[in-house]
Amino acid sequence: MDHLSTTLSALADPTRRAILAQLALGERSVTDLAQPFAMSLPAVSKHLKVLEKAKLIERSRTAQWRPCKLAPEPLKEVSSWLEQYRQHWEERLDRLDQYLKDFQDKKETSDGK
Amino acid sequence: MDHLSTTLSALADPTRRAILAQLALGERSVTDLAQPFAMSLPAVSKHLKVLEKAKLIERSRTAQWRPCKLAPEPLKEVSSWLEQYRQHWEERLDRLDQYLKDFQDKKETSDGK
DNA sequence: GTTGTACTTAGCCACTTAGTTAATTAACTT
DNA sequence: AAGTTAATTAACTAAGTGGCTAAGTACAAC
Repeated sequence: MDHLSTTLSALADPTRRAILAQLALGERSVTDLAQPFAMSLPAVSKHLKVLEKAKLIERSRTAQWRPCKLAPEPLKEVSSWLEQYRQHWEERLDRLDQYLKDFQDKKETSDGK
Repeated sequence: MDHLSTTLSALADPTRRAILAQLALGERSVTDLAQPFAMSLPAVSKHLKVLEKAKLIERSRTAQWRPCKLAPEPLKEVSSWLEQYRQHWEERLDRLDQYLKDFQDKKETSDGK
């Protein structure tokens, strides 16, 4: 699977996005991260593995803790990919306006107004 | 499934992103869209259904054609969601610089340089 | 060295996904 | 009405996902 697909499918899960939101505030242990969720620890551990494979988090090791931190690089790549569409959502109404104006102009020309 | 998850999982497939890239150039029929892919027409049809459910495309009807057009609103929502992390990728090196600078300052203070 | 804490791995299950081919619907063409 | 083109639906399959419990690993602390 390509990098962008891996990133986007990692982000497509609300639990994983909530984990990233916690990590945006700073490093957290697995137990800390799991605490808000009505879900077993192994389930959270799996989500972390998905995020790690997507390089959205980095993990270190301090005694028996495996603290996680946010790794924002892939988010930057998503943002770059999105840029090519920015004009489509920003200029949409402008272009509709233009289209309608053109249409009206043609109509008025053809029926000799 | 929440809206953002639906959008992101629709975008997580390279075929579907390639379809959107084609639609960025203008409306296209299903056959047109399918042409670049080594994949059956029903497979493409399924991808289009996923994109439609995510509201990333809109479909109309002209004779036996069902032309698709890009609907960029959900992309805007992804972009908005990403914004909260922008500082994490933009200021990352800045913050590393700052950290190293602070560290160096402390060291120089403590060993009386 | 035994007990406790933090976490991962293994094995299982229900459900979803991405693809296939074959059949069907819908509209145009002759 | 018969045939052609455009696209979807149906039925199936293989592989992936997200959850669980139970067992295992790694380190700390007593």
